[in-house]
Amino acid sequence: MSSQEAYPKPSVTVDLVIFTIAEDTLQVLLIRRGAEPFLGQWALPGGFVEIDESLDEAATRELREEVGVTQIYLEQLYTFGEPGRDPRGRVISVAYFALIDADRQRIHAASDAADAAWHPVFDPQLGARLAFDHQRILEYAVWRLRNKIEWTTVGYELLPAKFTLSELQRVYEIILQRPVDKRNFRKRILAQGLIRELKESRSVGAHRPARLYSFQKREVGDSPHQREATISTTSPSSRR
Amino acid sequence: MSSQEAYPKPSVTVDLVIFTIAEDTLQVLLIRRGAEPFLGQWALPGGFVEIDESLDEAATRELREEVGVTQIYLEQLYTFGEPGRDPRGRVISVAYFALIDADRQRIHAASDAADAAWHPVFDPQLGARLAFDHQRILEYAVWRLRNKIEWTTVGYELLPAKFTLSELQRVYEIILQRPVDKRNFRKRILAQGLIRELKESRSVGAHRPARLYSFQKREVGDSPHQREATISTTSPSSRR
DNA sequence: GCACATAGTGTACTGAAAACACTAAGCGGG
DNA sequence: CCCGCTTAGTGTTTTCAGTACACTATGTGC
Repeated sequence: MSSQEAYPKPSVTVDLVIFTIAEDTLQVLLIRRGAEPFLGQWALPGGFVEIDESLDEAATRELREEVGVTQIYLEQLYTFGEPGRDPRGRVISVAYFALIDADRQRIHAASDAADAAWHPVFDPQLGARLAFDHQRILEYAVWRLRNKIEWTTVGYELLPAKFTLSELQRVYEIILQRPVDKRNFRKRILAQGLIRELKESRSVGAHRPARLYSFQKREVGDSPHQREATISTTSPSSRR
Repeated sequence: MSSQEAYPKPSVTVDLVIFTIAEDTLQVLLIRRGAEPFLGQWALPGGFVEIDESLDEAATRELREEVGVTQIYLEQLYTFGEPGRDPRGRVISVAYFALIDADRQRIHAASDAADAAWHPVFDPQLGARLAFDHQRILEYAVWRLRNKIEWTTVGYELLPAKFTLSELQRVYEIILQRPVDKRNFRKRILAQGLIRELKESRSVGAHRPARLYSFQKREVGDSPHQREATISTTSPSSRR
């Protein structure tokens, strides 16, 4: 029962599925592999969990090192541990998913991630270009995002601090991949009472300017579901 | 990037939160610790992940070894990896939760689990008697079970093959810890069309006998949610 | 000042969930 | 054998949330 036995131990990594919305689509951050296996293919950013850091800390660190962002929405997704998923040996990977708003999505081209780039998630070719079992991880992350946007407030995490209702509606349409009724959408969002109408407007082109809103993480209801979406590093203890 | 570096690796275990319903309460299977740390306290069953088995396989194996059951509902819950959670060293634990129906809940008192016993989950004293961070894991499992019973069919996993609607209702009441309206409950359950009315009845005492029903895992709707609950070992790939 | 493109607004219908109370059936005891 | 006890079983009304659906408002650029 000792934790320092001599038998071979698996390695433990965190892999990050980092989403953003850009160019009117959902995009995921990928890093081109510069070594075998899967040389030249695209992979989710990730790395080993250090011996003295928690899983959340490892994910946060990778996020900082590879993308240069902090303080964004981050949530543990699932742990993948099939013996054959990494040809180099036994690697168990704790997958996280993160959301970056449009303001912070400039990739800082950090140290070990020079070849990082955003890729449209709904590109049907994308899956085949991914290394390891990363297609499966990505698919699961998309599934989770689609579910969560319906009963939590994660949608706001993809927008800057000030946004219009049309922009918010577009986030929902992009993620759900279906049109959303404008009037019903506005009614529902405003009924939640989670956004504040600002005094400013924003003009984009030769059109009527749109009112700006800001999101406030107000503690509403007693559902752990909703609280879950309003904290930046989600873990079971903080969900209650 | 090699998986066989020389730096110290964490150990990886699976811990199982195994629920059943007995004596009109939700119960969890615990094992009394026979060694330090936490000697004499109660812990979730679990064990190391072998180098050549998947996480699901490890959980299934522990279930077989420690409880003697196979083919029951099993789902990955969350991965806990705080550096200080096991005083013996760095241990990352992938928690699973499992449901055992009333028929199969006899514990087979297997090899390394002679001191296993069911404990009522809602006993307010229980948390303090648990080893490691198992209280937190248990709380999260209860939270997940409560959510899932509302929008999936996991409730049936806690009942034998043949059951009455009153028994099913009682399962909901025990897990949700609140009374459920009989007429609305029956209407809702029957409207789902997932259970078959049998020709048999069952008499318990000096009362009117109740009609027996059986659950059929019919593929309904296109929601991955619902499918999720009908397969015995849940993993992201099978959820789609 | 008018054409254009996006912003913004209300009502009627539909379906699901919730509240709510009585009758039916079998058994056991007197 | 019948009466009392206990659990099984059944419908209707109300309420609320979600959905369908089309026109007016406003600022810019030509």
